[in-house]
Amino acid sequence: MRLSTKSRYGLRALFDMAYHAGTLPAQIKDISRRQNISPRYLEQIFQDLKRGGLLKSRRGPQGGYFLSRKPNEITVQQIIMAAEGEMALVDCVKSGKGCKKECEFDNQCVTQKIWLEASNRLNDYLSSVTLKDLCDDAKAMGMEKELDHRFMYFI
Amino acid sequence: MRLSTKSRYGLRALFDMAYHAGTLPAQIKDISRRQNISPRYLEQIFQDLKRGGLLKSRRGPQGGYFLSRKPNEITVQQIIMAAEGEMALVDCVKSGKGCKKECEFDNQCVTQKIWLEASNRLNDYLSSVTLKDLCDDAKAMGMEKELDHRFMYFI
DNA sequence: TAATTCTTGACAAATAAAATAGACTTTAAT
DNA sequence: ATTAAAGTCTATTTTATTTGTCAAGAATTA
Repeated sequence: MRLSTKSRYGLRALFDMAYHAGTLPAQIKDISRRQNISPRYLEQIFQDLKRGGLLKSRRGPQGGYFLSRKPNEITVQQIIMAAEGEMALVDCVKSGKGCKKECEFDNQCVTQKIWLEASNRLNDYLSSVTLKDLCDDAKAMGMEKELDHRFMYFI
Repeated sequence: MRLSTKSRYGLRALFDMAYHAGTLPAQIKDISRRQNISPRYLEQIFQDLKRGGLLKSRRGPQGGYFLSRKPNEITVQQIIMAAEGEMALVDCVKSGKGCKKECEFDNQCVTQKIWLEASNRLNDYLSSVTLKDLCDDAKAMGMEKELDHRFMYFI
């Protein structure tokens, strides 16, 4: 039972954006450098997060990505959902019941109830944590903020 | 974030054993037939569960497997632990910190705390459910018990 | 128009999950 | 003792998923 790197990288990247947010959109190359994630791969993840409504983007010079809501309105659960596709411990408790691999014991299975309850509890917790919480934590533990290099020249 | 089939099959199989328990050891072929799991694959899973201390076995004719503790003393968490090897949402919160893929941000990472707390909550719940609870559920929903075919001839 | 940045879809390598197979050992019953 | 019915051990194979790379394209700003 492991979370894929898409979720882990996705959360790290969005936290990074929230923590280092400036007036200009954040660029892949900066985020990937700070978080040590392959820029090409991060692009892909950001497309998923865009489709999930968490990110918006602007092309062209000085373009980049920005959060589509305030950090305290973006939960970890939403990020995982967008990155992972769906968040279920086992297939048989997926919400969109159009899942192909339906188990032949569906709905008359005592183990299904366990997986469902476990998934719910997990989701409850992950829904209770927002990007703002992470930023507060980071600040509390004294994590440095990097200045936007695009401003460096004017100092 | 999915649980592997080893855990799902493992739980189903152990529940099956607890629910249909008789005086003789339960045999792979019966469990696999009732639960529709490949017998050869179930053998493998049972080896893991044996190593995890949940099962014991007797060889030879009329041999088979039996639970090494009472159903109310076997938790779902223990089963997953034995089947899955280790139960962690992400590598960086594994207990046996000898994990190779240590993240370079270890211990100074705000996302790590989230994964750790989520793993803990999940484990807390799964540790609170035992095989006996599953049997009670099954009984309550009227699931049929199969008679042991090895007794059939004497009826 | 030129440079920069995101967009899209295809592709490939690596890893892990799932299942199958065969030779072997132990045990109970006869 | 012999035999047949179990479990045991270790490979191997197959399949699916994850992870990551690449290249051509489209939008935007300066």
